[in-house]
Amino acid sequence: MTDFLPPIQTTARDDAVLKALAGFVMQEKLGPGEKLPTERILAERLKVSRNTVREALTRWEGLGLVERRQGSGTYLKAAVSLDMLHMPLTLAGGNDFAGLMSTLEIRRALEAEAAALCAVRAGKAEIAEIERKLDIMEEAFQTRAGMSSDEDWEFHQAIFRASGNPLFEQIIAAMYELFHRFWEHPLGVRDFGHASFPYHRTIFNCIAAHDPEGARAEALKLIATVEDDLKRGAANLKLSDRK
Amino acid sequence: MTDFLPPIQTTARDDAVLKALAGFVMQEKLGPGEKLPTERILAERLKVSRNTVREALTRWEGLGLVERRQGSGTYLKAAVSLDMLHMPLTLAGGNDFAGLMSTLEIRRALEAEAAALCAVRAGKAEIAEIERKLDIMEEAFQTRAGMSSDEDWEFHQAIFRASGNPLFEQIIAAMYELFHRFWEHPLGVRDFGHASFPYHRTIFNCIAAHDPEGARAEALKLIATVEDDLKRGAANLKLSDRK
DNA sequence: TGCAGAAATTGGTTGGACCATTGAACCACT
DNA sequence: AGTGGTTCAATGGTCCAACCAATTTCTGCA
Repeated sequence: MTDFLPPIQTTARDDAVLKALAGFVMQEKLGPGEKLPTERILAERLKVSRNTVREALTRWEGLGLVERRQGSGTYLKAAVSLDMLHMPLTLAGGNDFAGLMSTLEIRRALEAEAAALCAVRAGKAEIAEIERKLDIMEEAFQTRAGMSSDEDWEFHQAIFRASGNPLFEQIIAAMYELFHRFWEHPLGVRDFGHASFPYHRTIFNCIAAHDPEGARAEALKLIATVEDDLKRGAANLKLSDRK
Repeated sequence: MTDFLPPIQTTARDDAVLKALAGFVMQEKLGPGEKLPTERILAERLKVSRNTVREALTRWEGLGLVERRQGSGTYLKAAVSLDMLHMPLTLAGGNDFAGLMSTLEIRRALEAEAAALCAVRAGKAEIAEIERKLDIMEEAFQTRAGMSSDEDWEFHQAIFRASGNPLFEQIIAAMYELFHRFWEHPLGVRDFGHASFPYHRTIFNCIAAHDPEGARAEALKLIATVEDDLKRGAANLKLSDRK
């Protein structure tokens, strides 16, 4: 007895709309930044109500695939294809010390692995790009006395991108906001991140030398210094809370 | 000259609806599985159109926070709070060999770190729970001649849960579907996963002995065997493609 | 009491209308 | 030429009222 009967598909209007739209995007080879048809046109072409089109687009908007600008149109924000897989993560309450430590543990896991992979796989072009970001970051660090979080971030992004695995960049990009909530309010530690500065170049050196285990070790050291800074900040905060 | 003028915030109806709804859920202490008010009631109470309520709920549904059942109602699927952070990941084309290898690299990074953290933090209760899952899995493995993917999964989940960091479980749970697409069609390798079987107990032993580096090493070995199986499968597939 | 059918409830869809924002075209003035 | 203002069409955002489809609840008959 075959007990696997696929669930019957009665009505899944907006899903169908999304599938059709994804097909359209692929066929027209639309990339990020390009404008897709207006809601009214989509509704007419797909023979559904404009409201249904809107619900479908709302889903894509929530997934960050699309951006809607009133009065202007709807624009692609990322590459879409028919066989996309969505993994929406929602994590609650990252506003406290424990929450930030949690994200740092994730970052330690990913950053170490990505640095190692990068050391194995990065080609000449990728290494040059990483070094460029590193130079920019060091320049900013000197000029602005340690405030180089944006440039710092771009350096790490370049490593993730060169790891040859798009998932690293995606996951870490999704957590960017979470990290940066704190970067802005570094728990009272004024020189937050200073200690981690030198490791950026040591990581790069290992990558350029194609030394995966070295890169992994240096990445771990970097995260460890950030953790220390954080703990120090939390201790300060506790003291000042107590007044 | 200050060249940073933040864009002004005019109207954001559906966002406001979600915020209000999140507040309501918190106030009423609604948990997963519980039913929330009708769309019509929400529309009336919030003084917005039912359409707007629907757009807001559609976003939550897309994020997996809520489930809508026609004729029945809308039900919470996860805990929601006001300070949630959403990180929708969408990855394209996970249907090929490269896509699965990508997910395995993520899994290697997270699984190793989680096992190590677990070895440090797991208490008696957590260790007992993990051993229970391990026993179930080994039982299933003996009985069903190697088909124990569900039980296998629960074992790993238990480790993630005992790592003391909820993010591990969330990320890996989000990738569950991706992993299991292949578990079902293991590229023609009939004994897929057999080689990894013994490492489950060695991982557990290290955790129970509070040996983080040992647990990390065993976890890495486990992933390595899965990677080998996968490569073997890909090779087979290539051969059979060629007929 | 048990159960089939009616009725109410609830999410899903439709079509039409109007509002708010945007951007382009046009125009007047300098 | 360029600056600023006006008009106007296009587009997303919101609203309304009705109906459809699935589900749940109620009702009344056997």
